[in-house]
Amino acid sequence: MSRLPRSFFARDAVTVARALIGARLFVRGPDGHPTGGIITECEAYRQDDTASHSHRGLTARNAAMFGPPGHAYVYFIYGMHFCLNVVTGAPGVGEAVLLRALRPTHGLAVMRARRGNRVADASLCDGPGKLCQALGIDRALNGIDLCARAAPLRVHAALDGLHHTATPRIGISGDAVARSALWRFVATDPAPRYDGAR
DNA sequence: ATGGGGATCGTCT
DNA sequence: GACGATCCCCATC
Repeated sequence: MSRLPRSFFARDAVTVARALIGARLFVRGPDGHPTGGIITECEAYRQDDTASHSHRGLTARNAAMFGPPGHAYVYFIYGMHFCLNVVTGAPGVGEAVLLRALRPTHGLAVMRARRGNRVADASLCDGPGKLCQALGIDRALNGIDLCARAAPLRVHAALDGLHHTATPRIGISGDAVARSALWRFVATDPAPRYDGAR
């Protein structure tokens, strides 16, 4: 039940991303329905990282990335999807961790209803856009403080013993350093289906 | 199992 | 005016 403190997020994005594997994300949706799951895949985006939205400096869209750690950065992409990040590091730096996949544990029926009843349970949250759709996350949550008392978004401490691997990040553009950096973290235990390509 | 294309629009050049 | 930290469907192998 231990909510992660702001100090957890006030470290570099790679360290936070690695530590978030196995952590539990809980969301109270706009309709009031609670959902949640175990974080099984995430990616770090850093200062001076040509793949990061923060790379070209502060804009209206990425402002939350330059705010205090422990806040959400939610952005709209491809005209139809949302992606959820947690801001890390220090205010003004511009680092975040993109949450890419969960193993659903709470509110499965609500997730199915939001995602379409055809989708398999294993596919409810196995992608950054799917995760937001299943959890009811949209731009209304951009900038909110995950450490605030009554936050609709909360992250709790990681379960022990969940192993992970590091790989290059998915779908990015940027220089050779950005493309080769092993800043995507994927849980490998005990669910092999989450460890591979998609 | 793998690959290509369409949907759809906010953001930045 | 181009393109994106994506997803889904359909075609083909």
